[in-house]
Amino acid sequence: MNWTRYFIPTTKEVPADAFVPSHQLMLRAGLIRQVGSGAYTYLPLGYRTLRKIEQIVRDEMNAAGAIELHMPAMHPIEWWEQTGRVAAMGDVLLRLQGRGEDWRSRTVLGPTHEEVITELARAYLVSYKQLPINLYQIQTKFRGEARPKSGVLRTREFLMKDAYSFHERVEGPGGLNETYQRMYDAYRAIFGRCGLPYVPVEAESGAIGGSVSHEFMVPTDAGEDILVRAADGSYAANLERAEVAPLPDAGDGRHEPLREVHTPGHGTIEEISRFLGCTPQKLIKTIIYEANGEPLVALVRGDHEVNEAKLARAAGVRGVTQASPELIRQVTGAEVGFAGPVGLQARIIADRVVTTMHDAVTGANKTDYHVTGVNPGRDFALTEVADIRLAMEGDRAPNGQPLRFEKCIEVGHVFKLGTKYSDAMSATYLDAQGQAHPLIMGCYGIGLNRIMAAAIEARHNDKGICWPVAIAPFHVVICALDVRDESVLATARRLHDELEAAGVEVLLDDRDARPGFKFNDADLIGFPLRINVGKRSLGDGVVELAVRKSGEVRKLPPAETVSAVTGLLKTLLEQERT
RNA sequence: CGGGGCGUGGCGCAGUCUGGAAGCGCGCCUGCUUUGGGAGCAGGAGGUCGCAGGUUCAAAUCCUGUCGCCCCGACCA
Repeated sequence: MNWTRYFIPTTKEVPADAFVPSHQLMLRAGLIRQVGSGAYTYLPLGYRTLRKIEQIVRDEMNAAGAIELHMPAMHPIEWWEQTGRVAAMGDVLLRLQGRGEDWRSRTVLGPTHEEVITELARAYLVSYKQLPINLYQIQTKFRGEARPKSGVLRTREFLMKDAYSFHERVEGPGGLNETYQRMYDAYRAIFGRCGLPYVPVEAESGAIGGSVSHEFMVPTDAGEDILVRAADGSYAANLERAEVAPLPDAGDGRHEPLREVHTPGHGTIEEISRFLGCTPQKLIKTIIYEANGEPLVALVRGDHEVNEAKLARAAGVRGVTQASPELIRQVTGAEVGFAGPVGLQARIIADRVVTTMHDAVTGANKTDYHVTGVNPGRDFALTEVADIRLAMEGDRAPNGQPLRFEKCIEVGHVFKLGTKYSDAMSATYLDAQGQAHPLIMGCYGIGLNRIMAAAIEARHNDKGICWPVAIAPFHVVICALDVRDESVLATARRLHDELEAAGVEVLLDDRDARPGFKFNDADLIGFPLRINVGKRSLGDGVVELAVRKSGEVRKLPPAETVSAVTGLLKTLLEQERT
């Protein structure tokens, strides 16, 4: 391919709207162009990379025994009503607008495909003899994201590989656990081939439902999630999920009597600790939530934060929301800021750390008053105790290893769904005894656009992108340094043709431009290898072969170039696998 | 949805406060020179200043409304 016949709109200047490196570089390198908020055109170079990622995903899914199909983006809303997700997804679920009961009004754009695949299963997966089976697609998803951001990292339209498996059982041969593990391993292979420094972590399953899930994270500052992992790699989890080792008993109490103190207008942890001259660690933070229409009170140490996902799990509810000021006043009989567990008539779940506190300070359930000398167990019952707080700097993993915190991008997620969707949509199969049972399901997603952005985030420098060979738009760029010089152009063209014949993806930069200009574009786009053909080196009978990632440059005769390139590409491909 | 910022040639920006001929840089086109890390000179094309009302002799600039985009937060299968 000749550069002048291709379509590569690179720019020197950094677009003002782009902040994260992958977004800036994708725009500058001419990989994407924004169409609207959260919607991007993939330009030819960017689309080549996206297709390569797609092919890697497809290869590994097929190798893992999954079967490809293709579902539509338009779904009948009835199916979403059956699973209750019209309400659960809210504005994220995009709907077509029509007049009255026009078909458009009954159509949604799929943000994911559990409903469509479950309906398919209900229709066709009727016998245990057909199980297990794992079906997948690579397809465009639509989501009404409130705030798309960071280039292609969070968009309203994106390419996803979603797979759904169906089983008779969880354990044993053909069970959900077996396929889940196969998908987990396939994901390792996929992200490995893409050269991503990925970390599999325990995750919350969120509104998709199900019990167990793992996410595949790529650490980078551009990410929105927090990865919590042990220094030695023995533990890794999403912050939403991360468990912490219990803290030792502070042992600093003398079991003072309860005393009510006047704390006018001091309702926050910071104000109270300053007013009373104590550390936030001496306070018991009392937060009122609402779950299933009932108040739910969470207690954590003053310097800790409630992890709402953990709280919901400990409470055995689907989710919790912070209580309204009215509800707080109703439960505590006081203004917001003066809640405490002593004498409180509500369901209370205490964080484990609370059981180690002595002579603590809490709200008095009376406006402008707190109580000191609070001793859990003595002054209020510890009926429910659980790990309900967010992990924080200084915490240790359950196995005792110190924890580190990093921002990261989620590139894949695997779930054990169980029978959530098959129950809701009555998708059953008949066992050998002719008994009907709901299908047991798993689902497995990968964000292809995110792989592309994450790869750039993880592999770039001040000059531009450093593509891994496996997903580079072209393997090699040949820079003809003076296209008006006949021997230069002839040599460059010959090398181009020979490389192409050898199966190498090669782009010939045949623009009539100065060398520095071409080098900068080549570095910006990040071709793994660059061949320089110029008068100067050609005079010595050689061309130069430069490696983008290392900056290493070899001089070699044109006749040896093809074998050097194919050898180098093979080596890089192996080295870059993570 | 709350807070903040921004809409001016393809891209990056100035001009808006204080109304009075739409500018600069990059890129693009033509010609000549130049060719190993974003070349030089000369000439040239390209913008109803997001949109709609209003005020005014006169609006990119002031007022009202509206749409869009970005950032922070909330939310996030």
